[in-house]
Amino acid sequence: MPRKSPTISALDSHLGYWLRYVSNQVSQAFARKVQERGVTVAEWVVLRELYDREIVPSALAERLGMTRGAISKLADRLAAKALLTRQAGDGDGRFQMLALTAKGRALVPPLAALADENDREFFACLDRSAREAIEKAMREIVRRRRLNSVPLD
Amino acid sequence: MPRKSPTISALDSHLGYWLRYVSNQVSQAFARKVQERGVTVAEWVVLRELYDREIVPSALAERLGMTRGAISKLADRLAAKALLTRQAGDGDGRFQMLALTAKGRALVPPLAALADENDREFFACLDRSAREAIEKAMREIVRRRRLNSVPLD
DNA sequence: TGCCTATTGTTTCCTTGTCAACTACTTTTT
DNA sequence: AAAAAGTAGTTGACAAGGAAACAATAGGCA
Repeated sequence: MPRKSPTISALDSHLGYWLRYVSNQVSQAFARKVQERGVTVAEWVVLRELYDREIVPSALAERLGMTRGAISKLADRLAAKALLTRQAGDGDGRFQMLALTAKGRALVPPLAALADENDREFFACLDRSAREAIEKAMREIVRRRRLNSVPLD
Repeated sequence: MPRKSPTISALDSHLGYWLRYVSNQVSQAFARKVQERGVTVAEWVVLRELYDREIVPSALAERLGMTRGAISKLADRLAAKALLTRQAGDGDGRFQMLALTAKGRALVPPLAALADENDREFFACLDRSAREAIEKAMREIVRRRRLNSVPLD
C-alpha cells in the first residue's frame, strides 16, 4: 500500500525543473521561428557570437558551455551553408579562426529580430523589475559557477 | 569594414538565452549526480511523476512537454531497467497505465535528495525572495502559455 | 450493421549533443 | 636535439528527442 511520504520533494519545488521546462518551451518556439531562415538555435548563437568578433573554436566552446566536438560539428554545418569560414593558423598551427561570411553576417540582423520577438512573446507578461531580477540572478549563478569551477581545474 | 550596429541585440539581452544556458548547466550537473544511480534526468522526472499517481503515457507527454514518441521510448528504457510497468487496458484498449515497480519506487527518495542537493548547489546563492520571484515568474509564463495554446487547437 | 474519423501508443528516420580516442602541432624537459 | 607531455581540432560510437507515418482501437453516423 504505497503512501506518499511528505519528505519526498516535488518536481516543481526545484527551480532547476522550472528553468528546464520553460527553457525548452522557449527554445522550441524559437527553433520554429528560425527554421524558415534555415538555421537552428545553436547555429544562431554561433552566428551572433561571431558577429562582434572572430573567435577560436575552443574559446567558443568554453563561452557557450559546449564541448569542442559539438563546436566542430556546428562549424561544419555552418560552413556547409556558407555562413562561416575557418581560417587556419595565426602562428600556432593548432588554432583556427572562425569568421562569418558576408552571407552569414547578413543573416544576423533578421535573426536578432526573431530573437527579440520570441523573448517578448514569452517574457512580456512579466514586469520590468521581474525580468531584471531574473537576469541578475542568472548572471550571479554563472559568476558563482565560474568561481567554483576554476579551482577544480 | 564590418562595424557593429547598435540595433543588433546581444545574446545576453535575451532572458531565453540565460535560461537556456543556466538550465543546461543545472541539468548537466544533475545528470552527473544521478548517473551513478543508473538513471538520466528525463527518467528521474518520469519516476517522480509516477511516484504520486499512475498516469497514461499521453497525459505524461502533455505534462512534461514532450512528444508521445519520446515518452514511449523513455518507458521502454525504464521498463528495461525494471523500474516501471505498462498495464494495458482499463476498458479502452488504446490506453495503458504506467506504474512504478517496487524497485522504481525505492529509487525515488534518494533521487529526490540528489535533486534537492543540486538545486541548493546552484540557487543557494540567491536569497529567498529572488528564488520565489523566479518560480512565480516561471509559473506565470507556463500559465500564459497554456491560455494561448489552447485556442489554437 | 458497416464505414469513416479520431485517438493511443509505437516505430522509423533524422538531427544534434556528449564522450573518448585520434591526429597534428607546440612546448617542456632532459 | 630528442623525447615527453600538453593542447587544438576532428572523428566515430552512442544517446535521446522531434516529426511523421503506422497499427490498433474506439466512437460517430449513415
